[in-house]
Amino acid sequence: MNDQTSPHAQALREAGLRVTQQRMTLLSALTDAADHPSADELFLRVKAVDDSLSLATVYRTLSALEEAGLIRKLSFENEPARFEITPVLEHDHLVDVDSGAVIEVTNDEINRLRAEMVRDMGYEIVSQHTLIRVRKL
Amino acid sequence: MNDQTSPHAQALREAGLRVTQQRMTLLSALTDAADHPSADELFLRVKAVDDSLSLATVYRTLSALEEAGLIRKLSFENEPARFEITPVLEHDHLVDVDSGAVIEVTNDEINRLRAEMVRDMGYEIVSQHTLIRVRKL
DNA sequence: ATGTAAATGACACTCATTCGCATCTTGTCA
DNA sequence: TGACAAGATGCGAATGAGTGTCATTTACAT
Repeated sequence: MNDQTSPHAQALREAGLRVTQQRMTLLSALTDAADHPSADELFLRVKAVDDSLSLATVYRTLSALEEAGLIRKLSFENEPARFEITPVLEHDHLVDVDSGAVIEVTNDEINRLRAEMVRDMGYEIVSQHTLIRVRKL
Repeated sequence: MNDQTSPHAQALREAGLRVTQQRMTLLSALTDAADHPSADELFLRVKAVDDSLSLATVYRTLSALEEAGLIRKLSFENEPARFEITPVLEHDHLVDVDSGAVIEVTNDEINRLRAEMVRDMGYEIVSQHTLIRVRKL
């Protein structure tokens, strides 16, 4: 499987985006990430692969990928935005205020109730995110 | 009722904060606000009352008030933080992506499920906020 | 009324993110 | 396959929200 037929390349094309080395590198870095990296962290990881890749391109690419729905931008409080590959299963995030750890949580019942509530109000959900700041009991 | 016995002054004192003219002005501005103003918007409104009040003080006061739990800071995506008087009833926000309108929503069932889920995971909620970007059907 | 710790105003500064523009690439079509 | 136009990139400057510094002022305990 070469670059042109890889899932990432296909995803980019389907989104109407050109397949560039930089975008492939970024997508790989995000796919490989077990955490939720910020643009800056991503820049560092990506530089290890392609030293010439610029921070501006990281930002531009992240915006493009987000617009295309391939990735999701998470706005946490008082810190730079973080990113993740668009999850198959809708999930929210707990942030441990003491350790800073981010925990993904899924609750189908809540998702169902939320979708229902929004529909009853005459809207459709474009995107959603719940951020719960927590402390260990 | 003078400044010293007003509810705002009492709230400040209970929070261990000094009662200053600036803080009183800010609290009034936020109480009177029907919307969710940003620091900058608040600065403009507050300047109309006290022209000498500085933007730095607006930020510092908002931080202090938030820490004291008197107000809540809302982190929307791609825009400056917004603030509201801490609501008696926990609520989330829908943002109409087309009009930009912010709609407050309360769903006791969701709040209950969420609190339960977090507790089951061994945490307590420090704060929480759900942001749902929506479009009219 | 006075002393002192806290709050304020002014403004310099940081840091995340975006812009402008010259250069390089991709995808397309002859 | 080669050339072209639209789009993407790199670089560095610019922007904008929010914070730090410090001299001055103010709240409030005594």
